[in-house]
Amino acid sequence: MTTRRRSSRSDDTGPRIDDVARAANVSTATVSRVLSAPDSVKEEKRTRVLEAIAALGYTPNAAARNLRVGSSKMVLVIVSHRANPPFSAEVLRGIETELSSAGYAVIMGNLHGDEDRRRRVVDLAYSRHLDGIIVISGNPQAAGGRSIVDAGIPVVSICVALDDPRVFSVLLDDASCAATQLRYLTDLGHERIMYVTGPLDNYNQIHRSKGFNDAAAQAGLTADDIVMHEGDYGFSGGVSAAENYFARSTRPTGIVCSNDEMAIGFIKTVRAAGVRVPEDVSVVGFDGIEFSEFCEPSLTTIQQPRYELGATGARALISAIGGSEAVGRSPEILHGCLIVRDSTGKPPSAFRRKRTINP
Amino acid sequence: MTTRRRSSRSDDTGPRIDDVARAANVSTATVSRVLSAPDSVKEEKRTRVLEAIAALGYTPNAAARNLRVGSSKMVLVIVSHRANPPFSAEVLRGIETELSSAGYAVIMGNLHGDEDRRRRVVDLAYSRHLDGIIVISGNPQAAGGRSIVDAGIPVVSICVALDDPRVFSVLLDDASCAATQLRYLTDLGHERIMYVTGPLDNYNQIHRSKGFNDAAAQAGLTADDIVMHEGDYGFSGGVSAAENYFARSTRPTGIVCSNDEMAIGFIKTVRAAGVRVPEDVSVVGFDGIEFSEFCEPSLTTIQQPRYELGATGARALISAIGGSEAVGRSPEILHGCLIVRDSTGKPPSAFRRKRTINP
DNA sequence: TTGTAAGCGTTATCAA
DNA sequence: TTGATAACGCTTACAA
Repeated sequence: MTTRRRSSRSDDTGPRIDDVARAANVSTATVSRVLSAPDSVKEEKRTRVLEAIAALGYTPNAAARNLRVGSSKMVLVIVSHRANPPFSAEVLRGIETELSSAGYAVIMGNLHGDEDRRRRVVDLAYSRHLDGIIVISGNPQAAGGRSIVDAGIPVVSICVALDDPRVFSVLLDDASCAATQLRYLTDLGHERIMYVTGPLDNYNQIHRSKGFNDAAAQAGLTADDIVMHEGDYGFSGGVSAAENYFARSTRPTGIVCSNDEMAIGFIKTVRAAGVRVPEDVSVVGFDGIEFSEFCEPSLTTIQQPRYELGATGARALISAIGGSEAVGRSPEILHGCLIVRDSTGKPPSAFRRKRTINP
Repeated sequence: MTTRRRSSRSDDTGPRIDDVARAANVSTATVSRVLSAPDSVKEEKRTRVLEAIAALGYTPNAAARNLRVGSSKMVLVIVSHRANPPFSAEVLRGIETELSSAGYAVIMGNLHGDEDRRRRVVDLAYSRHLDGIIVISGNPQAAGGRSIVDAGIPVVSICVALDDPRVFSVLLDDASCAATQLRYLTDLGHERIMYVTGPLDNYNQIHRSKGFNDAAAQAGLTADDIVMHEGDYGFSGGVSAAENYFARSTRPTGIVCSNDEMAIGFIKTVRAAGVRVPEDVSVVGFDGIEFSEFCEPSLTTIQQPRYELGATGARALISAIGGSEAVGRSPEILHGCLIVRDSTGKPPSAFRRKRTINP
């Protein structure tokens, strides 16, 4: 049987390499070389080929090339649902910028959603369609009994250290940032602190909690001085923290939050009840999202190097794809820094004025 | 010449379809059928094949399949830099959800950046590697003399109506939303209005300006009653609008903003100077981003159906890819609605109290 | 420097 | 219901 081959005129699939070859009166190999190693083709033929390419509007069929070459210049980026958009968008921008200037395209993947969709993401990794994977603040659970790290392509994890030695991790110094948050308040004189955390099983939270607790001990704070409140990294976590705050007979004067959304949710809620920030209570956030500067009052917070987190991860992946073994030692740790704004101040004096609602 | 074919043991490229066929003692055609049309294979062989697939951990090579089948189950999503993350992230979520449940993967593309990167995005469209394209609030300029809409695959535009009849557009009723913004203020009694716009050549802004102007005329406002301020859709646009506000000898009492960021930037700035919102000045936003609810005061704004904008676009694309001509008439228009919160109120009475800074 | 031709791993056609 | 086999469009030995 012979499937009829399309003649010189291209049908709906566009021109192929041999259309170009025929038009330029060279072989397909030469056309291919013009595209991949122009210098290996004599000037004259090269311009002829280039003209033919332009005239026909030829673009190589990516599937055919991938099949032949065994790589696709595609990277899968998996964003965990734990990563809030104001945070992850900036990380993604770093990734995308770095990757696209190296000629890679980015495929978006979620690992939440139903089993079916999760499996499809894992299939993607195993389908030889990908050159590498970046995971943002998530631990990629296996789906369908297979894990993404076993797919045989480089994996980089941002914000979370995966225990697998094959994955390169780019981390933030969670513990020392959390310690900085607390220490800033204790240095101001605060002695009763509420710690508004994310989910306690969250990777980052575990490390931040440790940093917080160590710093608290070092500052001489006891368990009685500290209220723990587990939030959800959303505004509502801050709202429930505010309710917790109001329920206390002796209220904390300093609030350490594990991200900015919760800090803002807290502030909004207590202010609505007449509590002044920072006169009555000081609040420190974590992340340094854009809004931390424009909320009321502007938020003292830990500025994460969000863009750099993404860009660094992308660069690590690129060199891992390139096969360079000397990628650097794996946990590459970036540093956050405290930005002092208007949501923090000295604690109210011992003779606290009771404020009533409404000015 | 004969390239040595790998023997039964798979090397680093993973098992292929004929490894499975051999293990299950069937032909490759049967394995392929088990995957694409399971019912056409006898029960017994099918289970044998399935077992072999599981045992070997086989995943079809996507490049080979794409080459053969001529489609890739991939969609390119281009996000214009005009689309702020708080807005676009939600649109993207709608797209991603809809697309991934239909089995499509999403490739991220920017059409800003240098010519080189832009061209790579366009190449992607022409490389037969894509089944369709979605553009979010951007007009895809041609790169390298070729436009994305000529690539021969379906294109959907969200938030912007492209003039090309081949592209399906999902729009917001910009004009009537802007009219609603203004009318809400005039109904409250405001008579001097400042309109803080995005860049005036922006597609959405053009329509919003028209809606605003029509509504202003209808409300009997004259040019003297209106201050136009061109912003940039960022916080700084709101900040500069505030400077403009302060520079006026007679200040407007109502501010209509073309997005929430500018509204929040404006509020933050004027409040810092002691102006009260809404007692001294009312502010209306546009978009309904998450933060509009948690800023101070919470923002009266137009809630855009961000998720639905994305989901609707994705569904339209999917049916266009499926080749159904009856996709529906092209400009599909979704509606925003006004959410009244705390940033708006009646204008200050004619005997305006001059307020000084600091309580 | 150029051309010839053998695959890359699927799917789909045809024949059995 | 199954199996043999020809493409899909490209890259790259190898030969010239």
